[in-house]
Amino acid sequence: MPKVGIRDVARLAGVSTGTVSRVLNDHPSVTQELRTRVSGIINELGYMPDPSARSMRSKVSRLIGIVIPDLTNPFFSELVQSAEQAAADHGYNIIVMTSFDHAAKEADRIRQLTSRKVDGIILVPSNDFHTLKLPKGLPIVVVDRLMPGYSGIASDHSNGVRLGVEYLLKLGHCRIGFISGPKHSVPANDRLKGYLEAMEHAGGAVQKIGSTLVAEAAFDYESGRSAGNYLLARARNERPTAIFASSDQQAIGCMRAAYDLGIPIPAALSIVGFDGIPLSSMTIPRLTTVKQPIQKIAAAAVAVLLNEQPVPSIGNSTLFPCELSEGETTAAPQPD
Amino acid sequence: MPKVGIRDVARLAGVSTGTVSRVLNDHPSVTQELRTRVSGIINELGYMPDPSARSMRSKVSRLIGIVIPDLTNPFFSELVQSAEQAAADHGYNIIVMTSFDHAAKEADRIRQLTSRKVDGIILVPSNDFHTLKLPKGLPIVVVDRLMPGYSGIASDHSNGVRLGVEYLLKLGHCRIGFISGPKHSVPANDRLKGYLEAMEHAGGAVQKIGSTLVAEAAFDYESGRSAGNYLLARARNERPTAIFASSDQQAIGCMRAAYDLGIPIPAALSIVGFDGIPLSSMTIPRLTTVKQPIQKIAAAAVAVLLNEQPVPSIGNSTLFPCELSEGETTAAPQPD
DNA sequence: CAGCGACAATGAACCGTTTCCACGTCTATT
DNA sequence: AATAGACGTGGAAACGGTTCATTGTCGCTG
Repeated sequence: MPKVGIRDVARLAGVSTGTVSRVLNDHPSVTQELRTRVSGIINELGYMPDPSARSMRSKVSRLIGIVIPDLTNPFFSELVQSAEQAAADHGYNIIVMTSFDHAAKEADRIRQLTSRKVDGIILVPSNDFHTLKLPKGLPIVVVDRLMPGYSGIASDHSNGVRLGVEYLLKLGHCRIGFISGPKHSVPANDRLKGYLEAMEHAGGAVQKIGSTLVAEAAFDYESGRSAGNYLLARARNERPTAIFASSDQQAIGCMRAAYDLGIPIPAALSIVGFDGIPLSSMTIPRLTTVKQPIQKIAAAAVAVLLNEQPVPSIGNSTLFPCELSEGETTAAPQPD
Repeated sequence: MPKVGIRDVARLAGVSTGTVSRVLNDHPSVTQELRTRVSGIINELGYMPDPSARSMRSKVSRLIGIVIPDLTNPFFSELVQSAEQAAADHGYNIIVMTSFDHAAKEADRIRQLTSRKVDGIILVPSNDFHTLKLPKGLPIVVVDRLMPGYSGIASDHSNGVRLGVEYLLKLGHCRIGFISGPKHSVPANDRLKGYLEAMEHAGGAVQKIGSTLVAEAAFDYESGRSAGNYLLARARNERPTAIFASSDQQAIGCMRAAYDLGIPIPAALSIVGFDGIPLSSMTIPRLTTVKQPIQKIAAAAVAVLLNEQPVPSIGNSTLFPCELSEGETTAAPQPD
């Protein structure tokens, strides 16, 4: 099976290779008639241009790199999947890489992608991104974990949390605990900010206790569990009647903690999570959570890289609103 | 910033481009002395060979495609992540694609990868793979869902299930229900086979009821739930005292069903899942499950594509053993 | 000591596109 | 009618590596 090249197409169509190339790239300066004739031959021969040759000359690889801390995290896997879809719609493909939240590995991956001549990178930075120097000259869009000094795309974490906390307030809760993310994580701090603002805004009795009910934890299940244990290990009339967790995994860990302590959900404790991962609708009972618009974020990131949307200016990032998804882990508080 | 090319390196090192190329590719016929000198210059200049140019001439892209039905499925996302790691160890990168279990999309993705000149493809076929023609001349390794007629790599589903069922038998269960996967799915049938064999092997009273306690379902959570409802909706002395589910998601759905019916786990019902996804250790109570060696599978698949391992001969696939992971959803049955 | 093979290194051809420039034709302008 | 510009196409250079045939050097052998 001799592989067919652009010259074969040109010969059979009786045109020059340049013309075939122009047809291939939808260059406007080709007669309609020629265009159809050439495309005909192309289909007939099943000709597919060699991407290496193409990219070597044109400096365009139609490849997008995406670097995330952990593909096992459902939030990121959904992000990757959505990005893949969006990219495919434009004839682009995705190279995935996992940094395992390890700065050195992350830098290495970015270097690899750079040398691969990808057309752009979607980056969810590791938590210690401070050491990270992004290469110039290559479009990079930072997603989810915004880096100060760089612009990016994320959901509006702080307002999202406020949404959830206000929901709890409206149900009548006063002692609302908060499981925060890692101290140095940007989105974690945004979420904490949302909580503190909502509590402050509520004023009165609520306000005073706000800051005493915050537990810091990693975003994972196990950390959520111990944070939950910490928050719930006090006298009944002092412990929170509701807990807002900064991630769904934390929330689920916290549910586990409550279960182990014999605290019924939602009768004696309301729980709200954050993220809206598929898992959140599979728990028993179903988790109330604040949902991030992952698909929108992914699509926007791809659009930016393909120059369909302007790159958000430095320090001026694009934020998408979150949405409250009511489950079965929330109810009005019991009287003390 | 003028980009440095191989000629620059050659000039500065006082050698020909051919020599630099051979240094780059660890070709043996270069003096040790020259090799070190050239590598020195390479590092000094920060030279990185252009992969397009490279692959155009050499026909090697150092790219591996991986096509899976759904990246949101934790089993597959872990598979991809493991494959990425294994590939990176060899200087290869991964292009991910999602088929959404849609045969046409799948064929299209494979075509895309072929035209991208990837060095190999890791494929988890969609469920209706019968219409699928794999391109010749491109190494493809089929993973997890083996295709009759093609060889591949997977875990030993049937023996894995047997492991779980035998565990239940040893606990004293007789009426063991089974939630099967989709009828046309190869691994689903392998798992069913494992169940039937284990039941048959148990003999006696157990044997007779075996086949009456099988419910067919998709692999997802919701299907597991309705299958659970179906199996449990009978008189107490007729309903199963244990259920083996063909996926963890099914198992969790089934837990939900039991919960809704007021059947305590594991007191009145033992449940065992299959897959060993991270989620399985987060349920309340923790799910007992049969764990697939995902990392081994991924590493083996990559090794095959890189010609480090022989391609398993047609019809003679490589199977990795599974492992039982004891959780809290299993116990001895209550007397009727 | 001549001849030969093995080995290192060179230099140019080559991979398959895109892109640039030149050329001929056709229309619009003066 | 002559000239300018616009337009469509052909032809060849260019992209940045790898590979292959070739040349030049050794060390060995007969």
